[in-house]
Amino acid sequence: MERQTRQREAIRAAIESCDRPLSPAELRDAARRQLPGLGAATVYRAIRDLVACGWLRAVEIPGATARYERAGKPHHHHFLCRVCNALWEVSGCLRGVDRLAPAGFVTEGHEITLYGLCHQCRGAGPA
Amino acid sequence: MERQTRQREAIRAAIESCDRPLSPAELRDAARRQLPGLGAATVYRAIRDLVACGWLRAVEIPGATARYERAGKPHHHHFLCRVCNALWEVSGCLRGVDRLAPAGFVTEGHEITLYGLCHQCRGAGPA
DNA sequence: TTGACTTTGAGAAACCGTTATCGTATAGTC
DNA sequence: GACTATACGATAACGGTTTCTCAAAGTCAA
Repeated sequence: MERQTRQREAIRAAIESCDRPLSPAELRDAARRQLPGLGAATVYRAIRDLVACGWLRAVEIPGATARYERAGKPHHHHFLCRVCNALWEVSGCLRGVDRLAPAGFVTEGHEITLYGLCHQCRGAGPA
Repeated sequence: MERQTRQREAIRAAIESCDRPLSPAELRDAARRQLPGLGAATVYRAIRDLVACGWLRAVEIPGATARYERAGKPHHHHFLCRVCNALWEVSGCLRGVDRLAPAGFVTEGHEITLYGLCHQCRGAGPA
């Protein structure tokens, strides 16, 4: 991650202009709108480097490949739409989450993922 | 899932005798203690059929392959140990989880996954 | 017990997201 | 503008999980 290239600019721009975490494929598609020939390997290399330098953060979700969002946001969680598979940001958390763990366990973190229909798929989505 | 076989009995017994959700590999190893020659394909076939008939439930967790547990348990969540990778059951939930969703979203369910050290790895685990 | 049909086990193959390879293009420096 | 190291794109390879294939074994009703 040393040189400025059109590819990396397009990738960073795609992340910054999107309000939700993107999968590698979504990120590639988004960046391609600005730079059509963008290769998949380039996206993965950029993700690796941007995560390594602390600019990007991986969001792991159940049963799906990781999404990526800007690092440094305040603590929050996510909503996965079962129709369009987009992951949305959910602000806030709940008190006492870490205290659910059984006695004797050491909790170091937690993830809360909500499932359902996003605002876009709510009307159109099948049952 | 029509015939009774030693293989399927061993698989069901392994699930019932274990107090936490098992991955396909864990399930195969557990069932092999009762039936050493058990094949991997047989385990996957049994999982597929047991899920289809409602006896077994898939537990999806972030960044790892699914685990399986008996269906029909009361609502609960899970704790993933970062050392031994075992998934443990966490009883209870928190009020208001589903209300975290943004306005306009339809929440159909949620997952809460805690991370850290299980009671077994707490003492021995590295930092 | 027989015989039709199902299930098994072993290995091959598919799958899918990700990473490595390698020749070409390009950014940054002089 | 020329040079050199870095980054790119296309494609092959990877790794782990899951599914398929098929001959052999097993189940169960008659």
